[in-house]
Amino acid sequence: MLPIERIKRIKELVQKRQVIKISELSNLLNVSEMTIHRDIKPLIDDGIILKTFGGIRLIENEANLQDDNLCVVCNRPIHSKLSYRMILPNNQIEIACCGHCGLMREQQLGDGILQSICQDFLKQTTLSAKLAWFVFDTSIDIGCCQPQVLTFEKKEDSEKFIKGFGGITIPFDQALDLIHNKMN
Amino acid sequence: MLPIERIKRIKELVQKRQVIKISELSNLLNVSEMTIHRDIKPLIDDGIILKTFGGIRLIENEANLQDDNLCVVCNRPIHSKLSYRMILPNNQIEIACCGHCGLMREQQLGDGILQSICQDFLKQTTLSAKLAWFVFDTSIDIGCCQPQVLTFEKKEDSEKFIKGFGGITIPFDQALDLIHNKMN
DNA sequence: ACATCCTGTAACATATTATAACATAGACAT
DNA sequence: ATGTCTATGTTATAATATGTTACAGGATGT
Repeated sequence: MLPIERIKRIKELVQKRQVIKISELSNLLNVSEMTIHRDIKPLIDDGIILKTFGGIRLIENEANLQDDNLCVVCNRPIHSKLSYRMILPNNQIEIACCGHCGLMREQQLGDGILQSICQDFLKQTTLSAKLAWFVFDTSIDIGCCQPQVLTFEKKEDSEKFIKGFGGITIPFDQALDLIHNKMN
Repeated sequence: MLPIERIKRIKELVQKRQVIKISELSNLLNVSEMTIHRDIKPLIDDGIILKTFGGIRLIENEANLQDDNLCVVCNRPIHSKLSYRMILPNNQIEIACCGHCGLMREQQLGDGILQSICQDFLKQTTLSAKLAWFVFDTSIDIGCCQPQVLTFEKKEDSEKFIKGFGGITIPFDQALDLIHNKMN
């Protein structure tokens, strides 16, 4: 692998994970830790990442922290409770108002999204959309986009939820397919 | 885990719980208590947390508060999602962080409250507490005060909720009694 | 007040990571 | 072939992190 490719992959990895260890990068990329140190030096100098003892950390820029944005799909105001955030390769972040719009945008961009973040509907904990459980067709109306999509951290919680409110719970890949079918 | 990640998690944990023991942090993060002591030193120096014997406590400064108010009962930041507002005769408004603290304050003030307003746990609609349905003893943990109290607009929704997550749903008067019993 | 248990801190030992200096291998031009 | 440049690895040493131990001091019950 060329040095330039390796540096690109380091950038992608740290953007995906926020923090990553030098030793892990060394293992993943099959080069010595010394080489990783030399690779990340320009990234540190350019202010893309920060060095910490044992690893590197992504620098968060202020643009990522804005709440007063509009949904990138339906253009409605974002309710932080339901928001669905997508991290793109150019370090930009797109925000959708809810799981519905998030999945729509996932479809449009495909692999162009490095990571997606949503929140547990009940606990508001942050979680990776790829690992979330998506609940469709429940009887409750939260007043956002239709067909409604709720996201849960744990399958167990989502199942408890549909026990009372009806609907189905499915993982990310199936949710992508389902939203596509329902919208066409 | 990198030191920087650990320190970040300590911050998150203390922000969620207000107080936390050193020994618990040591267990949760799989490092010795000495390491926790060393981790929290910069947090103490920065005025983010306070040291207490055996643990640490969050300092509520402006930066920590999304909403500019603190719970009138437990003094924690208000999450608008769970908030419980009480209107007093002198036209003042008191805000509690959740149904739990709201009911505690109702007990203290009794008829001194003109009207109380809470929100539906799922839909975030505003409703009068006197007409709300209070759910106790559910399996889900929303990370606010214990014993946990969730408020619903419709009895039907609260029943659907406990179908999955367990617990009981009761009207205002019974909730007042129950919180009194549970706290004594 | 006393005994006992828990917590805080300093000092030291050990483990992990950073950095510089040097060594090696391959590409390429002369 | 020889020299030069670049990328990479290796080694030694310094810096940092972490755990252990011992002891001091606070907390608690009798």
